[in-house]
Amino acid sequence: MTTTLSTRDRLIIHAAQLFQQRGYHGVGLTEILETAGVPKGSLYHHFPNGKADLAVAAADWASVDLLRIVDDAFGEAVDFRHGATTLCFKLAKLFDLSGHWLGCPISSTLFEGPANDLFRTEAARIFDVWIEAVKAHGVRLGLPPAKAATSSEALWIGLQGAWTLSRARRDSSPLRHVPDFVFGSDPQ
Amino acid sequence: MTTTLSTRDRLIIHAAQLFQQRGYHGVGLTEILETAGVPKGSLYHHFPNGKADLAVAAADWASVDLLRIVDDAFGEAVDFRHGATTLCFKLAKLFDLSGHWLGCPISSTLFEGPANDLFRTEAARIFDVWIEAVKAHGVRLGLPPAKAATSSEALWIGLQGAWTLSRARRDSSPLRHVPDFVFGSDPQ
DNA sequence: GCATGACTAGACCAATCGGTCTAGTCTCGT
DNA sequence: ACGAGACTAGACCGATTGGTCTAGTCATGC
Repeated sequence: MTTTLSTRDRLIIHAAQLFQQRGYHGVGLTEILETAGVPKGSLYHHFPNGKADLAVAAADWASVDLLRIVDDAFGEAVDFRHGATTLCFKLAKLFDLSGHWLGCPISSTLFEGPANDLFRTEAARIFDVWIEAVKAHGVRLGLPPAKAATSSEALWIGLQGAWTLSRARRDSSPLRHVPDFVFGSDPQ
Repeated sequence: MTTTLSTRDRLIIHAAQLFQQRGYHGVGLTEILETAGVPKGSLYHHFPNGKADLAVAAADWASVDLLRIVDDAFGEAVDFRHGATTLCFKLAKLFDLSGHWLGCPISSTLFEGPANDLFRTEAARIFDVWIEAVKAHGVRLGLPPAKAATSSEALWIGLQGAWTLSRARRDSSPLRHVPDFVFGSDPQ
């Protein structure tokens, strides 16, 4: 599969993976270029602004990837809570398979990058797309729009936080318990 | 105040601030040394392992700082929910005052650092200290230990996630709404 | 069959990276 | 008074950083 990918796509995919693992500043162009098997000239042909452009493209790619996981999780769900739970478990599974280290691809890639507004705005946009996607599933599954909006935002906040804790502990259970405290597992 | 600080403390404090703003790899030693007004020799005298040692010390310092905020918030609280709410609002206030950009000092400093186990373990330890501190306040305020433990962890997960979202949006309201979805603002 | 633009290839660059090392200063105990 | 160790000071180092630039390859239209 990798062999048929265009130079541009190989660059984006490998960059996305490396940025997710070690952050924007934690990965050098040389390493990205080497793992992608692409010479430096090609990078600056496809991304005239270099590393920053590549990071945004990588974040976008990762975002689309994650949206597919969201749709998979909610596609087979009978109600919102089941969809959300499936999503958390899917992400936990990915986390386990990745060796208990991968965090949110967006915060890794765009937050530790240059603190310019372009990166920050792009991160905000992607988070909103994710929240909107889950909200749409909520509405489709019968939730009132306002309720769907707050639940979706709460779910993503929980996922972000749990992702961090799971990473620190190298243990996916915080991710798996996100539905419990977003929806409540026991009476308050 | 700054003038009376020891070289070591000046290094730690300035490093903590810079790491929190731009992450471990995002800040060079030169910049830390310049803002702290400390020559390179002193750094390697106080921290023989250089940047990595300094980052751990900075994270520890930031952790103690945050623990003080936790104790302040819960010290005056009549019940757990009020303490937690005060904590979230205090952090939101700090976030606002910082220009809507500061994130969690630990994830900034230790997560984008060298992906070695020392950093990761230290991050996990500090998170656990925070969770334990809030749990203790919960127990003191009458919660059953098990309930205090899960609530505390949920609170910190919510704070972590909300911190991220607040940063992306440059808006502290996610931080202020953490209590709502940790304790529930409306019936499920 | 040849000109053209898209793309690849990598040598090369100044700047910066984290880190080492030696020299010098300051403050003690004696 | 002086020796010792803690600490400061910054020159210096090789490696690596992101980025530029020129040369070359390749497919396509004419």
